[in-house]
Amino acid sequence: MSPPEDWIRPANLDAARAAQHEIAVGVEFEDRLPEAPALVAGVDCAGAARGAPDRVRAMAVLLSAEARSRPLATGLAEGAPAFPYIPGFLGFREIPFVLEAVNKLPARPDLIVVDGHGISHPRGCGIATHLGVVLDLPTIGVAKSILVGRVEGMLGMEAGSTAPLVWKGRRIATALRSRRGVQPLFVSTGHRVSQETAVRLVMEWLAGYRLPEPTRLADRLAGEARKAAGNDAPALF
DNA sequence: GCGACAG
DNA sequence: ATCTTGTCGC
Repeated sequence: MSPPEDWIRPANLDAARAAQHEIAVGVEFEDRLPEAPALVAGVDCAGAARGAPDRVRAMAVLLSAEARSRPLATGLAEGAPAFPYIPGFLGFREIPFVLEAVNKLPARPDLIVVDGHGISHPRGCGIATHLGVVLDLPTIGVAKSILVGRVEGMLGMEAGSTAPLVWKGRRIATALRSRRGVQPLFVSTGHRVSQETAVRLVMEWLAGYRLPEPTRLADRLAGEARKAAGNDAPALF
């Protein structure tokens, strides 16, 4: 069953806001995925270089638990976004392309790690949650900065340190110091993955870098694809 | 009204 | 997100 058109391409901001409220109702906060996901995908988007027309390039990478750093496959999708970037509405800008990229993968992953927030969002519908509900697949949100809320308590400097991200008295994500000294990651439930499991899986898929492999590779490959497509800053003439 | 504000 | 060389620290 395909989701409502407004969940993907709403005509305006009001319709988009209404869609987020609807999507948030369908979120599953409990685990409904393999304890040890064998196929994990990572998705991220890159924009066009400054000066170039507004474009979005989505990259989806498929990894296996055994060969975590060697993508089994990748899926690429690109185009002109129908939505501008508005904090709180990122999904409507990137998801059309992310869906296309994920559909190009040869298999349905057991889990998708998304660059951005899950439920740690004003309406509980960040891009990771949005994507998870639309695809009905387990997703985890891994953001590099906060959208809403504040870290409660002290976050240790050591790798593995965590502290809750709280908003309106609710714990919405976990600040995670993935490497000692680096800025923390904000890990949240996307869909069908509990907060605790989300943090556990992100840590398990870390490979010495700040970002977990699925997202790190998607980010890197999206950037390389941009260059390869000559979508960089135009020559001086 | 003012400030904050994923990518 | 993107613009960008060198530089500081483990």
